[in-house]
Amino acid sequence: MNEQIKALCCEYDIKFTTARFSILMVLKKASQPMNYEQIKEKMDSAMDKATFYRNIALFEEAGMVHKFEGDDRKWYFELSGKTHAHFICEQCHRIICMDVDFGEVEGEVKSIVLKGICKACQS
Amino acid sequence: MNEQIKALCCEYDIKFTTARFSILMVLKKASQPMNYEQIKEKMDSAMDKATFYRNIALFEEAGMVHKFEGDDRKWYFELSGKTHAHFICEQCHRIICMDVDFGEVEGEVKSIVLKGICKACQS
DNA sequence: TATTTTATGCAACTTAGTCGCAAAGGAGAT
DNA sequence: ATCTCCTTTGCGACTAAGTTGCATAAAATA
Repeated sequence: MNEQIKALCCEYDIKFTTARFSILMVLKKASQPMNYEQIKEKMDSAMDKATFYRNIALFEEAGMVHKFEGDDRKWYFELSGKTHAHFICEQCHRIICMDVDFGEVEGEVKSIVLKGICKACQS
Repeated sequence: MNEQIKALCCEYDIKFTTARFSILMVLKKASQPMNYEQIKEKMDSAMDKATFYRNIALFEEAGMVHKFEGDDRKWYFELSGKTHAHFICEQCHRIICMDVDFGEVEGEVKSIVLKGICKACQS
């Protein structure tokens, strides 16, 4: 895992540091987009908010990480991969990843967020 | 116009007040989703933040108004209509309304926000 | 008109995220 | 190894959109 993360940093031309390692470690293990608090909880060692956000901004600029805003006004982060949509339920606040395609549209799409009421909450 | 807005309130079972009239007047004239500041500027008389947000929340619950978050962490509001997507350019921050369809998906979709770089900024 | 309910305005508050700055850590030169 | 320079980290103060409590004003009801 350690090596994979180093490789990831290398690929995106980002210097490897312990703080960055901690963040990427959590994101790599994650099966869902996560916000700062959630990531912090999963980290082995504490990390300052400022450090976290600065590094996340770096990852994002490099295109390594992708973010979007949840229903709770918090940023959610995930490692970049195949572009997919996130459905956010306004009732249970769950985030559901889903594949979606609507041909080519206005420019380059980086994030797709749908909000509404999920199937589970509807019934 | 006055009558149209009264009718709108009536339709959604919302009591007609001057504050509500001011907000709806601006939204009805708008050709774009607008945030609190923008709406406030366009209003004839001043209105308190709290009053604005409370009424907007009311409209939203009733399904009369629809909101989403822009690239600047501000809420943007518009009168409900045909469900459409908003493309937000991360560079010029413009909001572009667009029709989009991707069949039926997870539950009931209320808002669709795409982020990325618009055509104008790409070239 | 009196009473109750609802809407408004003000001010204080909340909180995710940001910024300035000083200290710690690392890479390269001597 | 030590010195220097540059980057990264952590702390604390700050920002600002939106929220909440409470007192007043307006409207509905009796």
